[in-house]
Amino acid sequence: MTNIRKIAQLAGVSVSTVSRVLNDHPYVIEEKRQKVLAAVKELNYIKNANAVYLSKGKTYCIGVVLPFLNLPYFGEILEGIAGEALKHGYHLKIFQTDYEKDAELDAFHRLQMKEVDGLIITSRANSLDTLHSFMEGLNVVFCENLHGVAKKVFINHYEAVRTGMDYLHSKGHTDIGLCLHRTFGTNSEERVRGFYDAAEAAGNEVREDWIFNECIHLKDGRDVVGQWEALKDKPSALIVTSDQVSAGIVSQAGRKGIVVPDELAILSFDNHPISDVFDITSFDMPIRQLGEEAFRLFFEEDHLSPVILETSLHERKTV
Amino acid sequence: MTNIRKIAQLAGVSVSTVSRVLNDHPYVIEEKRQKVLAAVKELNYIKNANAVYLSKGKTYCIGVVLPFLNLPYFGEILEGIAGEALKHGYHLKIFQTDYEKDAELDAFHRLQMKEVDGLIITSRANSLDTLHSFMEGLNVVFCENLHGVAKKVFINHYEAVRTGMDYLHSKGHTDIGLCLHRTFGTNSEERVRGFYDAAEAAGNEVREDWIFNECIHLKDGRDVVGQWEALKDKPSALIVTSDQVSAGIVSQAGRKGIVVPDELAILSFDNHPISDVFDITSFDMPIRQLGEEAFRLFFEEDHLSPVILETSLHERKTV
DNA sequence: GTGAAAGCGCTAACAG
DNA sequence: CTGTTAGCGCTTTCAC
Repeated sequence: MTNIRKIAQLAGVSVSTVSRVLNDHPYVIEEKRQKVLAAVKELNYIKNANAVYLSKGKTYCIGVVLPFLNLPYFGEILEGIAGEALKHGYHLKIFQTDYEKDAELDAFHRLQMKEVDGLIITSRANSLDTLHSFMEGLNVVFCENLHGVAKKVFINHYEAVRTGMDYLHSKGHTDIGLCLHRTFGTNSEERVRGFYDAAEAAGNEVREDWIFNECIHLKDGRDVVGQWEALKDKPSALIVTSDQVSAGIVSQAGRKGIVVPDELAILSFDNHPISDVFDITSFDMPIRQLGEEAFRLFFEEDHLSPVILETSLHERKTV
Repeated sequence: MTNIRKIAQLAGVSVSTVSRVLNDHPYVIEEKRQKVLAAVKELNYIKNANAVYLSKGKTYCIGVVLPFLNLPYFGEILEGIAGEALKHGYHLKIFQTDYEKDAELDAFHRLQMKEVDGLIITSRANSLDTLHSFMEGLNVVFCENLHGVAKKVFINHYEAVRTGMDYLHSKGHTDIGLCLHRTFGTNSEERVRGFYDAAEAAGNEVREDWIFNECIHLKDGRDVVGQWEALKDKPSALIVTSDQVSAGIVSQAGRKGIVVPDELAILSFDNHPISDVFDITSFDMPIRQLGEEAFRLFFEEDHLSPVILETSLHERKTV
């Protein structure tokens, strides 16, 4: 392995001068600089990143914690983070958790070990209590409105659902159901809260069996239609927190001869391209921006005010 | 910063004993082991990953080069790689390229700097000639059938397209078009070759203006329909190399009143859940497996025989 | 402007 | 079983 010392030797200078040249520091006379450069070329020298990181105590790498990699939502967040990271010379390390608590804790451990300079938690499996002891003094950004956390960016899900409910009310719906990714996590809780608050404000009943959980993939939408059909009392509208699931619902409804929106209205979230294809009325979620802001929160060390992102409704044909 | 030396001091042993305990090496008397563990606990010691990596000359991290993060294809590959990597204690570093040559070269440079132990190239922007000089003696896996490359895993696109063409021929189609992601890259070239070979074998004409390029996203399918309509002589069937694009085509055809498959048949690739939703006849592509095999090629140092993955046709209703 | 030298924190060969 | 010691390769302070 050819190292900085060999370069110094061949160039007839000290290692510190080599280091200076390599890092574009000033105060190196042109003649020596050229000698160093020549030696680098001759010995085919390439600097060792780990040595740099150890010495600097920094890795210019940020860890991203996410449950799945094959979901558009997380793909889009990643794009946002990666784009912003690139601008600042940072790379991304992926910690896929499948919502396994241990896998998530591993990511925090890696942060403690200085394997990454920070962590962006896009979605979480452990309780905040558990995580707190792992993140003292460390740079961790959460993508949810978590109390007692300094760095956070989130979409205003509460407001979105309330707005959505009002929109459905205005269309004459009183019996409204909800399809959720999951119930754990602030984002989901906020949606549920908005759902209940809006129903109460409008004086409408909320039924537990109108809340569908674990709706994640396209095929889950299909299953929802089955469950909806089996209901004795059916909601006339569904708020669905993912366009993938909505697309599954709409397509399955089509097969079953269920008329959307007359028999079942769908109000969706994401405004992913697929909602356009299926003409699904959907809230635009600035997911990419969520990723970008998350990186900024990490990067600007003293950026401690939460970032709140708003949604906007795209009316199409399912309500 | 509390380091291994401090632990040794507090525990009254040498650093090597501490190291042994920390790495579960045998030959440490239980009493000392306990003392070390106690000291670790007391000082809240956490080992520094970069120091380990520098010392070992290994990072247990593999780099994945990909153009986009928000495409199902790459999400699925990532899942495959990540799943397999996890089993062997490896992490993933992402190098998103947007097909920018320099961004791709940066990944190779990081490999040279020992920032990652290897690289999986899921899709490539630079010529192999360019890359060759960056990968001597390094562990690089390609996801395409590249000549002069040892480690490679790929789907048999040539065979898939030929099979698909024969299938379309058997359904009476002679005028067949092709929708590609892009023309650069072995995978695309193989598909084009299969396309031409099959047409020639069947004695059918191939027209340049029946080949649509840059078809990547859902919306691109929509545009293809527009271009198809504008054609004086229209193909009666299209082979489309992405379910996303096919979904766009099918949905847009529906809006325009173009009857699928009677007026336009669609034979797609991926067998992604979306093809099920749209009843699209599609070749199942073992993409996740592609990722898994890619990691294995990396991991098994002397695993030098190429891995070829086959596709299988899922008949639905668009042909 | 430049170099010596002291880290950064851990691993592992070697001697005992 | 255990300790000494020499790295791994780079950065950075400090003195000249």
